[in-house]
Amino acid sequence: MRYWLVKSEPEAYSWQQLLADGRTCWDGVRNYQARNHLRCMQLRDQVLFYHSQGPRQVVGIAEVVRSSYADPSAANPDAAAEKWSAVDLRPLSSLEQPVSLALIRSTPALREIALVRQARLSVMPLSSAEFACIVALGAGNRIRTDDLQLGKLSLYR
DNA sequence: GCCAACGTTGGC
DNA sequence: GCCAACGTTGGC
Repeated sequence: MRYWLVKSEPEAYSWQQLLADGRTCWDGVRNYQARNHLRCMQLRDQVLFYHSQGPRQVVGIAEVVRSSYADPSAANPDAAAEKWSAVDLRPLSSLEQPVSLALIRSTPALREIALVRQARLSVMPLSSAEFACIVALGAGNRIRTDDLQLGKLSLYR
């Protein structure tokens, strides 16, 4: 099981829209590094959903329900078939408390997170500890760094 | 809305 | 293959 984070501008596609749709094709990624991450996604991998406009925050947890395939939004499907990829996602749950970028930045356990280190990447891998940390923060838990280091954080499984 | 960071393109 | 120019993204 791997963990990921995807960004979306709510105006383009919001978490609320994903909840309403029940499932969506995550297409339109036009960055090679992000695409490569999409291609590594496996069925049932867990995906944090981040809003990159308005309040910048992680708002929900989604799940991969179809692993990567040729991006149907690519202009020329024949030529683009090998070039760009998409996956399907479905929402699992909303975070009780969205986890803001500011909180992520100020949480020592999340210092190495790609969201902070590589701001422009729109699809990125998370370690299981990073994922668990954000999910715990989103449930309103206060995170103790030593809990993470000792691997005690099993609030999310 | 501005600006810095970064990815891509194209000329050589 | 390098690098400058340019476009885009994202944080504030």
